[in-house]
Amino acid sequence: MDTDPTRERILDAAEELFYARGIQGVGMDVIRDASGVTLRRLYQFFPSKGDLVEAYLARRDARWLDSLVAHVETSADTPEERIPAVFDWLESWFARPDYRGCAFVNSFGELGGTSPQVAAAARRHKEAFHAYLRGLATSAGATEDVGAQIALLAEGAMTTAAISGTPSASRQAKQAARLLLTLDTHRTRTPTGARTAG
Amino acid sequence: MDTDPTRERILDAAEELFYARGIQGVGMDVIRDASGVTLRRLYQFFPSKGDLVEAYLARRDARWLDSLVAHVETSADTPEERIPAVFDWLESWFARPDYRGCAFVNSFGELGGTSPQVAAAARRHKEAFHAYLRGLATSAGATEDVGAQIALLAEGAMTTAAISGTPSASRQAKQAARLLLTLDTHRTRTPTGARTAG
DNA sequence: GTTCGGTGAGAACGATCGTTCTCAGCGGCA
DNA sequence: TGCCGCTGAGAACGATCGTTCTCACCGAAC
Repeated sequence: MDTDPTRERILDAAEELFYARGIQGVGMDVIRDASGVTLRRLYQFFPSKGDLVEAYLARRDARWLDSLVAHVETSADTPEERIPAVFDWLESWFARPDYRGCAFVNSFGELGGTSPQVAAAARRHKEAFHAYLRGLATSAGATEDVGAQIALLAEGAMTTAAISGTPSASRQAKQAARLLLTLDTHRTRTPTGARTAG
Repeated sequence: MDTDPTRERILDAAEELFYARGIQGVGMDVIRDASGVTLRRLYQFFPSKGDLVEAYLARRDARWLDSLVAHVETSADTPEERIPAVFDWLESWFARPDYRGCAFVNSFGELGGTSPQVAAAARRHKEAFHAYLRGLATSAGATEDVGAQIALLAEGAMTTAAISGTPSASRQAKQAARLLLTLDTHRTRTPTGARTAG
């Protein structure tokens, strides 16, 4: 089985602490205290802190994307509503009191320069997220480029909401995304000349 | 005088190292070796590592914004050209081999959860950058909201370029920004109904 | 010439942290 | 009963790191 309960308890504690205080700001003894798992068993599941960090990022990657996709699929009935639904999901995330930005951006900023594993995990996560948005864009009738632009809006909203401490960036990003999407979706019907490439 | 040469040498070494490896990934002895300044004199200028970090962020904030403004003012002749010029400047930054994202986003991700000083420095820097973009937008005839949306594109481009390792995000962001800007600038002349609020 | 404040070089100190070891206890099993 | 493997609790080890101290040295002031 893939989900040993003690392993999950360790990862639960590690995720909360790493996300809140940064990876280097959390010692293994703190994870021991928070999880209630003894240091010996902790090292049985994760032979080094680096392994625990990789598992933390892997699980968060899967859960984060799954949660986003689940929200989009249950709350949006038409392809045109899916991208706005992404920003609604982001907004509810930003409003959480413990929100502190994207865990992968934070990990990359902290360790991406020295740990190829962390840098690769961030790259994979972002590539999956952006590919999902590009797919939503094309399924709504827009180009992949518009999907990439909407991904930039989502990324910017995540960091801006984190640093500013307010969730308002999601509304601005949602408005801009909707505009880019509808303009591109209708580009064959209403050629205004506004979408010339730079 | 504000620019003691040894102080600058210390900050030069600290900036390069902190940016490349993260703040906690660089010990004071490494900064001593890189700057050629002895540990004793280092602590005379900066009584603690926290003070050095604050000075690093303060100087980078000022220089970064000054460099951006200088590029925009010298390369753009009309208000409409200023926001595209911002993304040209970003692109040349992204193309540098040592590019590793925004130093303030990285510092916030690493220490924002435990250091109020670092969190406040990141907030001030981002607020100044976004206010500058909002000013560019309004001086080009658009609304402040469009300026805020363009700021999100710029933020997203910074992190995407860093994590993906390619500078292509700046082109996508520039295209989207130009579109948002021209649409909003011409909104009184060409009312298409596309800019209804979400 | 002597004193004195400041210097460079580096050792040293104290705390933290990742990791491993010790040791007593306990359940399973012949 | 006696052995064995695993456990929890925590001490211990070794490395790193921020910070301070030692000590010999030098230039300037009297």
